[in-house]
Amino acid sequence: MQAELAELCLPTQVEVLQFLQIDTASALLALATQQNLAFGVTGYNYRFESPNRIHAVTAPNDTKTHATPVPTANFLRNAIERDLEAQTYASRHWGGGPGDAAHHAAGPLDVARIRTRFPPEPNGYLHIGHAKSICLNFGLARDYGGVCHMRFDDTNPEKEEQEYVDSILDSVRWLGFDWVQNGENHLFYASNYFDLMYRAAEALIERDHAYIDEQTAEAMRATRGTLTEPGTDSPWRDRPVQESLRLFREMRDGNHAEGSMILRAKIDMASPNINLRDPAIYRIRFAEHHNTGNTWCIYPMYTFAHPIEDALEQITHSICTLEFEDQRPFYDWLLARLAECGLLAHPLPHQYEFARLNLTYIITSKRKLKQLVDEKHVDGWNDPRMPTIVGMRRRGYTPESLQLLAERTGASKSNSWIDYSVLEGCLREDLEGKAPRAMAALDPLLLKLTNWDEVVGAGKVEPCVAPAHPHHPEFGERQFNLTPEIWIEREDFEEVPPKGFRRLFPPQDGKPGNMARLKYGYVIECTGCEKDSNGHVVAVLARIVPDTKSGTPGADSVKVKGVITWVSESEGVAAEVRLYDRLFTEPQPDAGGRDFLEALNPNSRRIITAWLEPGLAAARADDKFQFERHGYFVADRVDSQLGKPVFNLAVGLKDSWAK
RNA sequence: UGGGGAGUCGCCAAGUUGGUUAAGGCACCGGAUUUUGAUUCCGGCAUUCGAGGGUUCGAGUCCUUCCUCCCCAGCCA
Repeated sequence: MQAELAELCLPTQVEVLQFLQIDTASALLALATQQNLAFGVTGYNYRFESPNRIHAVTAPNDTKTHATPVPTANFLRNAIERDLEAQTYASRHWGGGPGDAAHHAAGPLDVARIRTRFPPEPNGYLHIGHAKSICLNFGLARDYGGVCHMRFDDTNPEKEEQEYVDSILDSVRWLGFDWVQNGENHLFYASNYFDLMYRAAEALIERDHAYIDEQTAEAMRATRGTLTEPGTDSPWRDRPVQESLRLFREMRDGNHAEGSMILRAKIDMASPNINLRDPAIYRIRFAEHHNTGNTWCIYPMYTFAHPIEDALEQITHSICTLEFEDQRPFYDWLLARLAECGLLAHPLPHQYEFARLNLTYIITSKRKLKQLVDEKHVDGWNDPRMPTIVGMRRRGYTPESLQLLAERTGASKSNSWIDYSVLEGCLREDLEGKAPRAMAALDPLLLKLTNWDEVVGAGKVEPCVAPAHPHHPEFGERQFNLTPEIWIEREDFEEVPPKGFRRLFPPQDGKPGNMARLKYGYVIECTGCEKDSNGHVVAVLARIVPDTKSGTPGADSVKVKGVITWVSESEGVAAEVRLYDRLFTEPQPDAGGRDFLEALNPNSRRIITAWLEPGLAAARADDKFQFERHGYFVADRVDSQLGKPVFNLAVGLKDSWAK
């Protein structure tokens, strides 16, 4: 097989990574025809990455056949590929679930080539930044034959709630990822490791790597030193091991008050890395935990807990954001020591840090997002203007569009700002090929066809058919009637047309009025307009050009540049449409000490009543359409009802006319 | 002024151990097609890699000096 591939792919030799049950014939065919693109084979998708690299890219039950671009290399992929080649993690065993060294040693070799994890703290709703992390972690596991764990980092009982757990799980699933892999459920909670973490803490104390400090928080801060000055040792630093052990157990047993003492790692108070100046690792908190209830009154700190969580779960590549870079030395210090004790198995996980996603015109600070909700600047966490996953979902964003954004923005270590328009472009790209089309008049202006009786016949209507999608005949057709009075877009008529205007305008300077096509209907010629007493245009007048009906022979005999969309006045559906714009007027709403509320866009939502093509009355919640010449709209998942639709603008179409 | 990171086209981002023409995407600009000024399709788009020195036959890749930006002093994560 390898040889066959090599022959067909001419350039150089071929190496098949992830050698799954490939359908040889199909694979060869695809390889020959779709170089540099992914190709689908029944049951599997494979990606032809370069002349010498093939990757499986989807799970076995995805039978779709479609081309997807190859993701570019990045430092994470490089690290994984290096590790795979060096077989760094090939000897790992998997005990069927998280556990210590002995637990895993008793299990078989791990079938997962790598293990990654998405570890949110359940203290709020997920936002677009989390989406990128989810795509990265689950995506890498998928691409390299690994498994990604869904793990709640719930080590601080005071901030965490079940409501958030549920919402997070829902969002990850919606994004298209599954933590059930290889027939195992990889949904984990850090709080389920409290026993193991406690054991690890005692082991550290026994080896004199940790001690109980009775200084106050203020005193600890004062003795930590500064960025340029070393800290000073705590007076409790050299207390006997047995005494620390006794006090730690008393802490666990609830014999000491919150804040009265704390467990600290014993490293180096003079370290230039402040994170190594005897970091606090276990604190007293008499708080009820959403998962463990009142079982514990001491809780591990992130610094201490996270490396252990990774190790217990046999994570190979622990991916986090840049601000944790300084923690990595402690991560490695802790794991090395715990492995020495025999608690953790080699090889140990390794932490990698990437730059978080920064998008202009949005904020992701949990505190500020909450403020927007609490002060009712938005309607809630799922307001379509919110950058939360629930909000974007309601806005009309698709999982694929968010995945596309993650791919497009890549993964690197340099801080960057991605313009909001890139996000919008991703949605457009996804919806373009899959949203059925429909016509709508958002800012309706009446148009009267003055020669209707002569051309069509008095009292008659003109049936029209249109494809649901111009490039996908298989989407079917839609039908509606053209009637003597219709709604057109107000901006499609100009009494005095700007240069290059292709739509409707009345006779000018002795020249006849302009002609344009009513999409799927007739070509019409503008003859004038009607005005009210204030001089406002209340109706446009036009005559039908006979024998130009779309779909009839000779319909194109009259050439026109403009095509306008319309809705029948008598048969259209009036519906609430919410036109959303970015929530802020500044690219970086909270930059430079500005109060971000001052940058709120007062026009971030405009609610209008629009006229829609009759068929849209049948829209179901979450259905997405392209309103031709306007943009992509979604039936609101909360307020839209069958027969009484409510639409949200997800994103407008690109407009190179740009008025 | 300690430590840790980062600086390659307007925005992202590839660039193995230095090797000759600096990937790709988005955006943008042309042109073609189009009953969406959309889509699609073709073509264009870095003599230059934060700046200056140096090593070398050859440097984005090595050495050196400098500049700019980000992160760290929670009993948060």
